Amino acid sequence: MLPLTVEEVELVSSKFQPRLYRKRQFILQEGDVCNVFNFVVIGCLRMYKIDESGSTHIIQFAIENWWISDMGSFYSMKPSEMCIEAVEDTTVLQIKHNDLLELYKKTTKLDRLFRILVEKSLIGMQQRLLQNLSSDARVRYESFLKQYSTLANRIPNTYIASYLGITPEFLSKIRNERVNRK
Amino acid sequence: MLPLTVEEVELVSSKFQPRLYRKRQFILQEGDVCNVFNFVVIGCLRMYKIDESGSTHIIQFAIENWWISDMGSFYSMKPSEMCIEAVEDTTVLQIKHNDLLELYKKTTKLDRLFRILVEKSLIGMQQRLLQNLSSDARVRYESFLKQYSTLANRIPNTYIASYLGITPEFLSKIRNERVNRK
DNA sequence: TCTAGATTAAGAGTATTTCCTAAACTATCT
DNA sequence: AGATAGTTTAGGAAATACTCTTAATCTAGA
Repeated sequence: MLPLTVEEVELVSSKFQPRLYRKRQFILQEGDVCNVFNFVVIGCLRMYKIDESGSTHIIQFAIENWWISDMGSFYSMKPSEMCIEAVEDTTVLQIKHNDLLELYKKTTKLDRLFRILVEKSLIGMQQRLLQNLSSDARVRYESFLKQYSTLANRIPNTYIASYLGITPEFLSKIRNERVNRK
Repeated sequence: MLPLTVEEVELVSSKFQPRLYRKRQFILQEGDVCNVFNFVVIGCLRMYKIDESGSTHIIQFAIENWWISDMGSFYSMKPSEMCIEAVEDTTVLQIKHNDLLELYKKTTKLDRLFRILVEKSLIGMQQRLLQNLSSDARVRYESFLKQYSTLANRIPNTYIASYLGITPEFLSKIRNERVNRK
């Protein structure tokens, strides 16, 4: 969630391991500990949870220059309830939990970098929560289009529906209404 | 959101200004810039937004040892869309935006402290979002009771309803059902 | 003690959303 | 190139979760 400057990308690149995930490969599976922090170089990931009734809920997409990990699992080292999956072929830079703790000890910059990064994530998450509390699916879809304008045409609508918390059929209705309105 | 150790509380106390807010006083009003970061020593605050249709949505309560501020406004120095208000007489420790930036320059500890603090906030916020995406009001109320067990009897039900995103009348129905079920 | 706000109650109503079925389209795999 | 599986659109019926309204009771603050 933090667009890095060129210098920062270089610092990060030197410490982090690059890795390619093919479409539909898992970066994290439910039940595993999330022991890496991921920075998306190119591509797109989605983080989601499958609830008791079997429906999936996408918490977050991560596209170019965004960070993603299940922070709950990453810091507690407990098994995650989430999955992180490649929506497209995706190149990430990864750092292992222990290595990150090492870096924290060595360089102030990283502590600061990650503080700012997490702050921005939190701000975004708060906005999203507010949206969900106060708006119906139509309004939420409009905001999604604004926030993820580049993404809307790259991913299946089923994912967007799952992000918005509605069925794909209902999203289709909303889209239809939108077109007719204009 | 970060329970501090005794030493950390002392460090923080020496740098932060204490301030008492009486019940219903505002720490932050809509339209003002959120230029302090607040740590609740005793009492309870609520942060909320009033939407276009006039209903209020409580994003977060902050009780003893929790942190609260509108981070979006705090870091951008732009006017906030939120209010932060004392639910009870509340003592907070406050640090001004500039002073915090100063501290960040001087002590690594604070950078780290706030990184961890914000991480925990983010984890909590994510859980809440997940709740809202996947559960109806009944389930959300049960989780509220678990997470804020000490709070449930301290604050009016209207606030709880506003936190859950439902009308007070409907919360009353849920409560009634609960009692009859047992 | 008075008043305003909070809570409970109960019934009718609504709207958002799901569910189901089905057809058309798209992408992927062999 | 053809088969297969997944995606999107469509439409109508149905459910459910929740609101709105009214009203009576209770509670806390001035």
